[in-house]
Amino acid sequence: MGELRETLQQLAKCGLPMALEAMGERWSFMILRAAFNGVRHFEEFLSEISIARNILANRLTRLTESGILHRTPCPDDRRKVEYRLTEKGLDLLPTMIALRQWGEKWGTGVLSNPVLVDDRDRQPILPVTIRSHDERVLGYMDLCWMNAADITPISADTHDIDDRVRKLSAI
Amino acid sequence: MGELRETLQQLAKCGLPMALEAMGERWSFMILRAAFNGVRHFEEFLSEISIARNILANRLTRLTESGILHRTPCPDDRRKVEYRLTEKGLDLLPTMIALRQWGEKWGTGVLSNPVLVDDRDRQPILPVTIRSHDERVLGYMDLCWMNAADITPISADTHDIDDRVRKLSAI
DNA sequence: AGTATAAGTTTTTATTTGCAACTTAAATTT
DNA sequence: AAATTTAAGTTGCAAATAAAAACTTATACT
Repeated sequence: MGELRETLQQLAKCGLPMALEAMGERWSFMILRAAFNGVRHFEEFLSEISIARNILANRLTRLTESGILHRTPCPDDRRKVEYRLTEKGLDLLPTMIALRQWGEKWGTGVLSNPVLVDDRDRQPILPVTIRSHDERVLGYMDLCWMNAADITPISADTHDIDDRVRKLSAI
Repeated sequence: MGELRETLQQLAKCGLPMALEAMGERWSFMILRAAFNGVRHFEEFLSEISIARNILANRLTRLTESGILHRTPCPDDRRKVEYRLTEKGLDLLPTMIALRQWGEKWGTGVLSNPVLVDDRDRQPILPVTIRSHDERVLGYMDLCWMNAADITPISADTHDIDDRVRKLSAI
């Protein structure tokens, strides 16, 4: 049986508070979703999301400051400004999809249409899950905490890890 | 090249707003994290998180109302109340880990220690990713939207999908 | 030159947050 | 049995944040 409990001090130094500082404000995820859907300009965000002008301006500034969006004045039309997702911002996609899938699964009468599919074979993506180094799906009970120093480096059987995983950054 | 853009109406009926209604308030994710770490009682949440009493009371009520936590008066000590994650609440783990990993990856000087490992082989878990039906890791560009009705049901080569995936609910 | 558009800012009002003190009921100590 | 402590809240008030609407500035279009 897994034991997921951290000590009090351990709880303090976790990536979550930091993530919430950047993304925890109201509207941040809605703005992110719009950005993932190709929305790039102020007025476009405004019509896509039911948000007040001043709040949108404030959030775009904060998201830009925290490196999630990049703000560029448009060269062709100098009234316009382009907000684009940075690498850091794009890296929030798994989080966003996971949250969205949860909302679809547990929400009342969300029809889940259209469906997010793999462009290659047009099949729906899997639910976002937690996986072991050898890609087994893990549940809450399968997890525990360990001191990084005490971890035995992964043995020679690295061959069973697919190379599309290897290129991803470690946790 | 992937096209992730949804139409305006499609944007409206997505699981994200629903998810944010339940989890989008300040402190909700911190409370969830504490709950995942075994915190169960009011005063325990209070000492674990730097949150005001009234706000905590309010959030615990809201999380209970939205079915993420279950509130039970303790039979042994009738002053106490137990807050426990429901199945719906436990199902937020991938979202929370994804957000946390993002925070660890992009935060300044977050040491990532202790590390979340698979209880079975004590190896760190993989970064949470989006995957195709056949478990390939997908990026932003590999995704697109499709009408649920237009999806060709998955063919006979279901054998390559591991059974630990099959038991999971569809998106 | 006049009008429209884009991206904000400002002002005012409503809502939410945070702090500190208070309450109620049950358990524990003296 | 009375006094104290603990647990889980509630209440009242000040400060911060959000929302709505009007205003601003710079550019582009006609």
